[in-house]
Amino acid sequence: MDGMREPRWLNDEEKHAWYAFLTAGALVNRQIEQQLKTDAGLSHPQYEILVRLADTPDGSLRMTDLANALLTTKSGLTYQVGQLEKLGLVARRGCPTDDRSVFAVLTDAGRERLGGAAPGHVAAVRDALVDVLTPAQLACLADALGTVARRLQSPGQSPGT
Amino acid sequence: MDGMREPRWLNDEEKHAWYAFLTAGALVNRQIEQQLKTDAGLSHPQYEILVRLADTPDGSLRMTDLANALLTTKSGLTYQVGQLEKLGLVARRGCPTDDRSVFAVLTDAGRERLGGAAPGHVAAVRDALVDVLTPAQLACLADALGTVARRLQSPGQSPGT
DNA sequence: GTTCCGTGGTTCAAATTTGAACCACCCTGC
DNA sequence: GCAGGGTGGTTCAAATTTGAACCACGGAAC
Repeated sequence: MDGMREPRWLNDEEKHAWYAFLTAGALVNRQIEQQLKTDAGLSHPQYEILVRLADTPDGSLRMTDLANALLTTKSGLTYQVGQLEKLGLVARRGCPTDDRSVFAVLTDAGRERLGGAAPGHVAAVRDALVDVLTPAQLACLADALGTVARRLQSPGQSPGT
Repeated sequence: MDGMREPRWLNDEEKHAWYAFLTAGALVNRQIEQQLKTDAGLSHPQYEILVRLADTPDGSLRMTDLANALLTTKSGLTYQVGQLEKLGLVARRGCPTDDRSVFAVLTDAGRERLGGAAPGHVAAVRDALVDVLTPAQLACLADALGTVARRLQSPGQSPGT
C-alpha cells in the first residue's frame, strides 16, 4: 500500500447527483411531514408505524421487528409507540411465548385514523415525487435507489478491499 | 367538481420507488452522519455549513443566506453556528452596512478542519451512493431528483388545479 | 422626523432523536 | 439446577430540531 493518495473528488456530474439527492430528500421529507401533520395530526414516523401494523394480517408486530422495518432505533420506537398509545391508535400487548417481547397492535381507532390519513398522504407523495417524474424516470430512480438501499442494509464490504 | 373520488393509490412500481427513496435517504444519511462524526467530529449539518462558507470568496455568508442554502430554519442555524463558534471553526461578524445582519465567517481552524474532513467525507459519499451506481444510473438519478428538488424549491402550484 | 411594515437573528419551551446504561428474560452448556 | 452470554425493551440524560414569540433595525410613505 501507499498511504492515502489524493482523494478522488466528485466531478460536476457526481456533485450534482449528490446534492440533488440531499436536496430532494430534505424537501420531500419536509413536504410529507407537513401534509401529514396538518391534515391528519400525525408525524411521518407515526404514520409509517400505523402502515406497517396495518400491513400485517393481525395488525400487530414485535417492537424489534417494527424498529428494524422502520430503520429506527429501539428507543426511538419506544417513544413513538408511546405517543401513539396516548392517542389510542396503538396498544401494547405482551407475547405469551416470550415474556420479553412486546407487540404493538393497531386499535380500531388506529385503523380508522390511518384510513382517513392515507388518501391525503398518497396525494402528497404523488405531488412531491411520483407524478413529477415520467414512468421511465421513476423506474430508473427505483432501480438506482433500490441498489443503494440494498447495499447499505447488509453490513457492507468496501468495494476496494 | 365531484368531491373526493377514490384516491389513486400507488401501484407496485410506484410504491417500490417511494420506499426505495425513503430507505436510501435514511440509510445514506445515517452512513454519512456516522462517518463524519467518528472521523472528523462533525455532524453533517455542521460539515455543510463549513462547505458553504469555504465555497465563498471571502469565507463568509449572512445567516439568512446560509440558512436558505442549507434548507434549514433560522433558529436551527443559529444553534449550529453557535456550536461551530464554540469549536472555534466559525466566527460571527456584524455587517457594517446593515446592523441587523450577521455574517458567519470561516476561521483558519475551520478551513483546516474542513480540509481534514473532506477526503473521508467524499470517500463515504462514494461508498454509499456514487460508486455504487453506473454513470448512466447516476445521471438518471441526478436528473430525476433535480427535477423533484427544483419543483419543491419554488412555491409549487398543484398539477391538478 | 415619525409611523408602519418587513426583514434578520436570537431566544425560548416543547417535541423528538440518540446512544448508553439497565433490567428481565431466554437459551445453552455444564 | 445454575452460570453465562445474548436478545428484547425501557429508561435516562444530552443533543438537536421546530416553531412561535420577540427585539432591533432598515426603508418607504406621509
